[in-house]
Amino acid sequence: MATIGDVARAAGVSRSTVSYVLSGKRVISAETKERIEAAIELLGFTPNAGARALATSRTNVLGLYLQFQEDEFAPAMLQYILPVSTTSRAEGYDLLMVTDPDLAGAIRRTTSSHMVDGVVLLDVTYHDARLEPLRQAQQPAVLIGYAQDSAGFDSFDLDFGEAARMAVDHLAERGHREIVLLTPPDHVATRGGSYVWRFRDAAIERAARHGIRLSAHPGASRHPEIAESLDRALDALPGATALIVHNDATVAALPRLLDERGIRVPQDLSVVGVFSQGFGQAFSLPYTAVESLPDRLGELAVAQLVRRIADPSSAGAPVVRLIEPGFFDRGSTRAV
Amino acid sequence: MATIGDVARAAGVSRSTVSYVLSGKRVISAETKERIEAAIELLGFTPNAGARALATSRTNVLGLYLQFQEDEFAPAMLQYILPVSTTSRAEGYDLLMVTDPDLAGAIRRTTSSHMVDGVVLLDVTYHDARLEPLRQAQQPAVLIGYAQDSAGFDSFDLDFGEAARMAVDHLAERGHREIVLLTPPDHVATRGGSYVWRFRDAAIERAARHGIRLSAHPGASRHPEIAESLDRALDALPGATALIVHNDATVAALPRLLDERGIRVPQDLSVVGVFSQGFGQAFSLPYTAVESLPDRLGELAVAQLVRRIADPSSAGAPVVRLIEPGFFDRGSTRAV
DNA sequence: TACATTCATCGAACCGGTTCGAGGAAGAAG
DNA sequence: CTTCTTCCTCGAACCGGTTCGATGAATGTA
Repeated sequence: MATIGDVARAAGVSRSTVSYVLSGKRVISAETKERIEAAIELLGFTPNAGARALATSRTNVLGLYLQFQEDEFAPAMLQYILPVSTTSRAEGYDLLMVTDPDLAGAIRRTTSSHMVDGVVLLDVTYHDARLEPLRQAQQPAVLIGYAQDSAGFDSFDLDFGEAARMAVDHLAERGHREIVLLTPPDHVATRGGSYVWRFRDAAIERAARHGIRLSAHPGASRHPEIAESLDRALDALPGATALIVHNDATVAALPRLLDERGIRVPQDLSVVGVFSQGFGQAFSLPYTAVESLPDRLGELAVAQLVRRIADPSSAGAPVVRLIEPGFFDRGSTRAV
Repeated sequence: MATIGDVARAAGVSRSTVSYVLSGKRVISAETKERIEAAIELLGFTPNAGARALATSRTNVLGLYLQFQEDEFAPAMLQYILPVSTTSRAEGYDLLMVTDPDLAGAIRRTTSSHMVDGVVLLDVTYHDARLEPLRQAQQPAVLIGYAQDSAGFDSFDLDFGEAARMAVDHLAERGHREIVLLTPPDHVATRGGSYVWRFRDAAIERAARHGIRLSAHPGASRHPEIAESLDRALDALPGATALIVHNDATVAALPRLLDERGIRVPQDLSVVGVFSQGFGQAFSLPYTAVESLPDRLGELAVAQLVRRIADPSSAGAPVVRLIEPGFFDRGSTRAV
């Protein structure tokens, strides 16, 4: 494999001159530049990433850290991974994907060895044990999710409060007076998935303001518990005319569950989900939904991270940004 | 951030001595070793990955290259990514995940700049345009999938021929004489997804040997085409008593589709799928299935790749390994 | 006591880039 | 014809590790 020294020799110049042609940081005469570029082409030279990282203290690699929880609906995670990967590449970075069960340790290891220029942390919880090691890493980082104390990091998340209000308002406008809400499983909340209560509490409050009866129940993420939790929820409020589902695994299984129970949508029950356009498409979900916009979150997060890397000092105070959900009416709600 | 020089100074030794303590490649006296380890602890020293890569020509990073096709069922891809990530880490490697639309270019870029020690190529097609750049990269590489010419690489894939025979035999034993087979969409075959025809052809041949009538039809990956293709397939062989589904998107939607059509399993129709245990669990699929074992494929592939990296010269000729599918009887087939 | 081994550590070179200060050549100004 | 600039390129130092040969001290042997 050719080195910068080989190129320099072939072109009859010094190594530094080749380097300046590569970086454009100094003016090199047109003829010399041409000779060097020809040599590069001829030898198929590509700069060695390690050497470059050593010299510049930059790797052009971002770290994406995530965990797959046994009890979570894995397919939903992919929606977040892809846009992060795509945006990183578009910004000129490669992506180190880390799924170590000991994420805090992995963060320490990869940042302190200077493997990455910045960190994207996925699925952040309210009290997230990974934030402390991350703070010590002294590296630009961005969180996707919502933590109580995200000091020092930019964070991006969906505005789940607003999402809940949109869902409730939509049903309120159509005259629904009794609504069942299916939330993520309890252990997700226990773990600190703040979107659980942010959505739930906002829904309850908004319903109260409308004078609507709303009954919230934890759903499940596996069969047969999914079906059981749906039954429990629906039984708890027999007069309910609408169902809000804020639970990936449940909403993915919902068409079949409702079919089995002979419940037609929207004649017997209006349904509003919370999921992305891509998720809805992959699972062919026929439900009106508040959109969770994972693509947009990923893009915003990476773009902001790259900005921080380019300009570590200034660029202003850390941002906590809750993005406005979308809304996709698929006609699964009716007026009552 | 502390360097090896800082550690050496703190411990009152030379840099090389610290390095030898780190690598264990030479004997260092117990007391010196202790002093050095204390200094490392004290300073929180971690070796710089770039410097190490430069000195050793090893990065301890593997590259995972994959593409997300618009027309594919994305959730299925995750099953392959995870075990690769997990196994890599277990073997001491981090994972660079590359999803660049121009994968061949990305392979060239990342390998020629020595960012990775080895390459895992996912979802390999029969005539795969990424193999040529990969060959030129002169790097240890492993393919997951099946290519016509995989010379120079180890490849691992499910034995889809055997999978088909297992499915057909299972139904034959139960007396089925007319079977419908739903395959992946045509464009997957066109792209070179050899598993399409390897499964289909083996199924047809095996059915013929049993004197069974088997009618194969391409399925789809999106609604409403999924439903239409199912209808077409079932209509084509009205006397069919069994259905083999070799199509992720279709099998994920199948419970609902069959419900809608009032088809009970297994009373009205026996069903055999082709999917992994994890996939079945995520989507709560109640079907007996030939198991596609993505975990095992990922593990085997990475383990073999790591072996090649450790011992690039010998270790024998490239392997093409088709692994034996599993079988999981969920009781969705009955005797006729 | 002299000499050969073994043990533990050191110093220097090297990996392949980047960057800074210096300096020669050519052209402009006096 | 000097002297001062400007333009372009070079050489050396540096980034932070690894590795090899050398060396001095301690131990064993004659």
